[in-house]
Amino acid sequence: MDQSNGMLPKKEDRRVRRTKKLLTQALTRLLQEKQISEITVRELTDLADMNRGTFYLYYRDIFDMLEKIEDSMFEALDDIVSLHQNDDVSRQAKPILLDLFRFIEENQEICSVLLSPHGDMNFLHRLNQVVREKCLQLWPNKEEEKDSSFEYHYSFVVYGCVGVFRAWLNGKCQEPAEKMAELADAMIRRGSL
Amino acid sequence: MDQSNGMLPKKEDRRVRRTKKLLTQALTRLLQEKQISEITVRELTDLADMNRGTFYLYYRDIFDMLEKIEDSMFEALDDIVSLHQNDDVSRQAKPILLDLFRFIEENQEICSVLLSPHGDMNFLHRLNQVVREKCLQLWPNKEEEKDSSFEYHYSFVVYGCVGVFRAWLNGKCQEPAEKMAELADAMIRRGSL
DNA sequence: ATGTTATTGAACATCATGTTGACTTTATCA
DNA sequence: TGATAAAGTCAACATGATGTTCAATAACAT
Repeated sequence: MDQSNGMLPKKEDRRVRRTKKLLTQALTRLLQEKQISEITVRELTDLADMNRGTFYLYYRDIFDMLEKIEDSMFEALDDIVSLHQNDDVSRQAKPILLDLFRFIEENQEICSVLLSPHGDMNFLHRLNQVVREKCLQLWPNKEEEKDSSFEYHYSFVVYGCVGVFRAWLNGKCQEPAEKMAELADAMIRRGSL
Repeated sequence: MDQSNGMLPKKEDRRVRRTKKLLTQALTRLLQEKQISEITVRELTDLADMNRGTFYLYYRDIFDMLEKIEDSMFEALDDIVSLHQNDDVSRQAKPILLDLFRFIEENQEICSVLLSPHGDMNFLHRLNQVVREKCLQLWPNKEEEKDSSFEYHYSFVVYGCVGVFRAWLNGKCQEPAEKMAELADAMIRRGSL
């Protein structure tokens, strides 16, 4: 999960990295306390201890900034998904789930904020779409299962897992990622009762 | 799902009902297009065709307004949950699920918006808490199941159902509520694979 | 050391906000 | 129906955030 906006061939200036990092830290901290819409550019740059104008060198507004942060999250998530391209998820979902739980653990602060009450619904929907596309890639053959209930099944699983992520983050990721992956896999496969 | 802010003994003035209804319609419509934070009081009252000052007679700001709308949603949800107090959800979840799907169908616009990319994470969390309390009431005895995985199970189910709600609303609630309740019940009970 | 680039600080017009007061319209209830 | 209370309108105001600018300074890369 790098903070850069794209895959620039040349690495960014050290000052730019510093600026974006400070802004991201400040935003993460503010989002723990209030809605994104209540956050002003002024208080963000004050907290990051920099000039207000500097913010506008990189972001159009605070929503644009959050979106760019989410972009870098999805780049990292895409990498994880790519590693498990050949997994037969319908038999074994644990491996990819384990990597996901580990990723979340490594990025607790920002993940916690994105899924918090002050978080972003759009993030959930982008997540849902990513999984949807992956599922369609993995099971392009099963024509008989392509009834409408397909949409409901993956939505149920994706959002269900998000719920588990939330609960896990809420408890500061106490349980080991391995145990969580096993639990999630069991609920997907055998239900929750 | 009434629009009143509380349990006022006296019914509100007709003008007040009209004003709040117009504002709610305008907000619902605007939330289909943009984030709540991008909505100004001016454009809201312009769309509702009323004076800007009138808004401030009832709401502190637009977030306050959304919160009050959500409050009335939860009142309606509480009523539904109360009707199923004696249900043994672990055996039969269909009845309460059916009522929930019907409620969503009857309030498509606002539900669709609340769960959309422009929706509200806080709404999900309030929903999660409501279900959590109900679950704790219903199974106060099963001590052996009160390990940490309890938190994960109901979170999985609640968020999973939200995902199904989302998908259903996305397709304009084509499938009958009965079928959806059955499907959701099956996924909760027997998993999604 | 030098040229380049990022950051600063100040200034600016613009717009949304939240509140006020006098005025008009509408609802309620006797 | 008509009196009275309440809701809504309109205009105005101070305040503060916004987004942009420009010259000056600081930090960087080589």
